[in-house]
This record gives sequence, C-alpha cells and structure tokens, in this order.
Amino acid sequence: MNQKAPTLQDVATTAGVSSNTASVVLNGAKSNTRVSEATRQRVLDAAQQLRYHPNAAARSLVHRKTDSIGVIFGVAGSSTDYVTNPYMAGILQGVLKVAGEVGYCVTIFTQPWVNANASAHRFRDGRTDGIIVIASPENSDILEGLSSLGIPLAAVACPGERYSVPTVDVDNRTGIEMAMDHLRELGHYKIALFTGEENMHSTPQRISSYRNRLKDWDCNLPAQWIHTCAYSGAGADAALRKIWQSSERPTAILACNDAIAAGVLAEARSLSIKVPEELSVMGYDDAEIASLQTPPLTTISQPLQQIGELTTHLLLKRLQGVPIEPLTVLLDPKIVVRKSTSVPSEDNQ
Amino acid sequence: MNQKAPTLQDVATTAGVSSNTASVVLNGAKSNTRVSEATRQRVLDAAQQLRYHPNAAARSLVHRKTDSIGVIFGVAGSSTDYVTNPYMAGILQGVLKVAGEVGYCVTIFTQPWVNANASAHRFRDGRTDGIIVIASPENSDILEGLSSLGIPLAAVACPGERYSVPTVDVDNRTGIEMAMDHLRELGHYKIALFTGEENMHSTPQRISSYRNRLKDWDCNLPAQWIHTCAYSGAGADAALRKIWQSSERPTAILACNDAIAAGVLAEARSLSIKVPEELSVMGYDDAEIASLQTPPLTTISQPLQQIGELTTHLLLKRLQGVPIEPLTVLLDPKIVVRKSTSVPSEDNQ
DNA sequence: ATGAAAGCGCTAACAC
DNA sequence: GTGTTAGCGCTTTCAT
Repeated sequence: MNQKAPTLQDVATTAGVSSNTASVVLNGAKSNTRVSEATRQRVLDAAQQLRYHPNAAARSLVHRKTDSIGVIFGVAGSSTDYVTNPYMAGILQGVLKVAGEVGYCVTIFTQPWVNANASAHRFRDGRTDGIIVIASPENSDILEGLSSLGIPLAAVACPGERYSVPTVDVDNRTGIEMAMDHLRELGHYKIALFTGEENMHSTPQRISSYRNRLKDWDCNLPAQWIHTCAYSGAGADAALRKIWQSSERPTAILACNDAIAAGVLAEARSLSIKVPEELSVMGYDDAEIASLQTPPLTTISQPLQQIGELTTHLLLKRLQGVPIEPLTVLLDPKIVVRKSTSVPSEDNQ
Repeated sequence: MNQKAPTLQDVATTAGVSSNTASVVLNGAKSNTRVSEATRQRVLDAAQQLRYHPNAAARSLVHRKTDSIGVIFGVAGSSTDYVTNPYMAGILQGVLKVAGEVGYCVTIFTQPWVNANASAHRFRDGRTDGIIVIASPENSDILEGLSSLGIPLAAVACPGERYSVPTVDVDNRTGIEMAMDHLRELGHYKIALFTGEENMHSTPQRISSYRNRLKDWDCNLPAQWIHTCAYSGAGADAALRKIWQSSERPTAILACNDAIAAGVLAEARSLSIKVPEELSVMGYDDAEIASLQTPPLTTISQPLQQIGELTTHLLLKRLQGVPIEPLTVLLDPKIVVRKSTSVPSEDNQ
C-alpha cells in the first residue's frame, strides 16, 4: 500500500464538510436529494483535486464485499506452475475478461495447497468474495475443504458436482468419441491412447470413453496401448518407442493433449515414421502449437476462454444468491481436422 | 467475501479471553513471554476449532500493508487482451512464483486504462502494496500517472527510467544485433524487418538497431523493407506478399516476434517459397511455437519468466525502501539457431 | 498476565 | 441539508 493516499476525511476537510457528507456525495445516486448542490460540488472538487479514491479494504470491512474474485490453480505437476500452460492461461484470460466487465479485480492465490485442514481456511481471508478453482486434481481435497468452509466457489474441470460447486468443463467423453470416430471413418481401429497425469479429472473420463468406443466396435486391443505420459509432453517419446517395438503396432495414436502429440511427432520424425502415412496422430486442446506442427495436428478444440468466462459468470451468480441450474455445464468440443491423420496405409490394415 | 468467517472476537469468546489476548497469541513470537501457557493453548485450540484466519482487509487497515502486489498489463491491442499472449503469460508466471515465495498474493487489475487523469488514482485503492506494469505502450501515460501518485512501481519493457521506476527488459539492441550478425555470417545482407506495433517500447529500439547494423555494413536498403505488422502475427502474410512482388527481394526476413515469423512461414508456404533455401526467416522470443514451426525457427530467446521474477524482486525491494541501483536492468537475450535460416541461394546473392 | 480503549478508512443509522 | 456516532475486524498502546 502506498504511504500517502488521501482519505475520505482529507476530502471532507478540504471541502469543509464532515466525512459523512463527503461519503454521501461520492457514493452518488441518492445524494442528489440529500446534499445541496453547492456542497456537493465542493466535495467533488476536493476529491478531484486530491485524486481521491476510496480505500477498498476499509470499504470491504463495512460492506462485507471486496469486488474481487480469487483464483486457485490446481496443482498438477510442480506446484509453482501457474500460467505457463496454455490451458491455464486461456481460462484465466476468460476469467479476467468477465471480471473486468463487472468491475471486479482478480486475485491469484500463490500459496501452495497442502491439505484442507492446513490450507482451506487461509482462503477465507477477506480478500475475495469467492474463488474459482481451476483444474484441481481428482485426488485433491481443495473443493471439499473450501466448500465446507462456506466459501462461494465455481470450478473448472473439477469434480464439483459432489460438493454442490457450479462447474464448467468440456465434455471429455464427447471429445474422445469425436476423435475416435474420425479415426474410425478413416479406417483405423488399431488406436493407441497416450494420456496425461492420471489424477487429473479428465483423464479417467477420456480413458473410459476410449474403451467404450472400442467396445462399441467390438474391438479388443492390448491394454498396454494406453500409455500414461505427462500433459507437459514428457514421456511421449518413450511411449512411442515402446509401442513401436511391440509385436503389433497401432495405425493411429490419440494423444490427450497437443503437447503429448507434439512429442509423438518429434519422436516419429527421429524414428523415421511417416505421419500420417504410416501413423496417424491426433492431439487434444487445439493449443496454439497444434496448427504449427509438422504436419499440422488434427485435434479436439476446447473453448478455453469461454470456459473461463462462463465459470466467472457462474461464480458471480452464486455471489448474488441466484440459484444455479444445472450445476455442471459441459461445453462442446469441436474437432479440427488438419494433416496429421489420414487413411491407414495398406500394409497396416 | 463469505458470510460467516469467524472473527478474532469469536476466537476470544470461545477461549474465554479478550480479543486483545487472542490477537497477541495468534501473532506468535513475543507472545510467549506475555501470555500464560494455559491461555495460549486455549486460544490456539479455539482458533483451530473455528478454523480462524485473520481478515486481510482489517489487518491491512491497521498495518497499511496488504501483502499483495498488483499487476497491470499494457494495452497493446484490444484492451481485454491479458494473458493470451505467451509473452505476458511467461512474465506473469515469474511474478506469481516470486510472489508466492514471499507470501504475497497477486491482484490483476482488470479495469482498462483510460488516461492518467481518469484512471491513475483508481490504482491507489488499498488493495495492493505496489504495482507491476507489464509492457505498457510507449505512448501511454500509465507510468507517469501512477508514479506521480506515489504508488510503488516496477515495470517490464516500459520506459521506466524517466519516472525513476525500476525496470526490467531484455536488451533489444543486442537481440537484433545477434540476429543480424547471424544472418550476415550466413551471407545475407538483403534483410527485411517485420516489426510489431510501433507504440511498443521495444519496437523503435529494434528498428534503430536494425538500421545501425546495416549502416555498420555500409548497406543501403529500401526503406519499405521495414514493415509494420502486429505482434499477434496479423499482417505478416500481406507484408511478405508485398515484398515478394517488389523488384528487389530480400534473402532473409527478421521478424520481431515468433508469431510474425510464423505468419511469414505460412504465407511462404502458400507462395511456394522454400524456407530456408530461398528465404531465411528469423523469429524473436523463442515462444513455445518457435521450435514447432516448419522448419523450426531460428529465433532470439528472451528469459520471460526470469524477467517476471526479477521485476517482482525489484518491487519488493522498493517496498522495503531498499535503494535500487541500477534502476534499469537489461537481461541478455540468446540466439537459438534452428532450421529456418541458412546460406542464401546462389541466384539471390 | 490480561483487559480496556483507541483508531485504521469507511458507511449507515440516527440525530439535529 | 448536515453532523454525530457507532461499528466492520484487527492491532497496539496503556492500564491494571
């Protein structure tokens, strides 16, 4: 905080009125009837001259309202990984946009989450009116801890339903189905799945959707064709090498995000595997990098910014006490067909 | 803010002591001598049981300190563009990391900046102890407005020196020189420059560095070989088309960021211009997309996260009243040579 | 060792 | 119309 911000009292003194009068004038609206035009003007002049702005902390004490919303990023990998990830950044962008529209600030909590017992109450600190939790891992107790404290919440890609927390996500099952169907239409059925961290909310959904589709097709594939990599892309190279050495090779790989797909492409290049001729590769997310791959990635697009916007709207609703129905909103992914997928080559069929 | 957060008074009542005693106990340290072990324990138990956490607003009123730093993003293009840009996101990541280390929250101001007279005092609102301004355009009065109000500041890629604001940037002149020298060593001298928005702090520096290098080489190039695009990459396609139609073609294009370079590559592809055989292309930033281009971009790497970290440290120093010397820190860029640059083809020399 | 009281900056009853 | 007062939750003298 800065040393010398003028207070309401300063304005009042300058204008020669009581602080109360100054307050009434500066809070606009009804003041018209209450205060004489002359005083009113004197107060406004004084405020202008002193470049007065009300102290948000003092105001929030009285109003029990901060006009600020908090953001907590889930702790997927390293706990100090906030917005390096385009997924997080895209969502945050949406949050900032809507918050700006309604005059709210956004406070990002930087303290690492330890566990509900140790951490939850620290978020009930009067800094924010409510909190948006983004992509907290499945095995975390963030939502449970915060909601049990009565903190207004909204969540992205979290199991919020179970704690009555309004939640936005992209329909993971639909996304995987679209991807699988695209590959099937091209003629693939030998499809391997490269996932990210298993403790993310989306991972098991995607795996089960993948399995279901195979079952729909009466298709029985080796269990090892589901590989767990990291959403950072790490491990994708090893996974490809391993699967390429096995007795039966897939004709297509569906990666659970674009970074993993990019890792596959890079490793395919060094193994001289031609994409898409010998191997089709699909990404997921349609991150900025997707269209810039060689070849450009066929992928599933998630409306990240829209997720952030919608989540913020839900939190604002909750803050106003507006009932939220339904609690969970699933946005539709879209398939973006580029050049990394094609009909499988003859000898692979 | 949540409805029912327990107050210090609640803790005190539960423990059967005065709020004062509770405060002393909970603020640790010296309390040992002041309070009896029994009372101390009762207070701690009560706090634990109620899941008490002090109200930051109330505390900040007393302490005149919020333990929170503010961030303002410069308004390059659309004013609601915050972290979509990897440059902004990378810097923010560094800010969040350091803030977290010292227990500070980060508040992102979402209100658009209009002008100093209308906007500056709104940032003296008691929400933050100081503000980091990231990449405000050259023609903006953000720094002037805020600093004249006595708000503690630190800046990234802004003309901060002139307002005594500690500023971090990457040495733009060095970066361009490295790029130009790399191209020259390969044999290029017909080098066009594709810049971003002219009102960004870095743009004129890069242009003048480009011109100086040409002058050093006694090289006289058409003035139209400096093209103004947008840092989003928009306009790069048109710029390439235009320059390719002119009587004399460049053998290399130096783009002022990777998005512009990516735009050039895409357009080159559709014009069937071979990169790097017919045309070398350099990017700037070494964003995630750079290594994923076809061909992977030779570019200038900026330590974005480090910029954010350093800037935050400078702000924290300023908040503690530690003198900052020198005021402006220029970090060194690095050149990353990949595949988009090569020796110019014979017939172009 | 503990409590009472004042005050941070602001707003909202309630006087006058 | 305008000022006085109390209180939001907390910390900090100053008494006891």
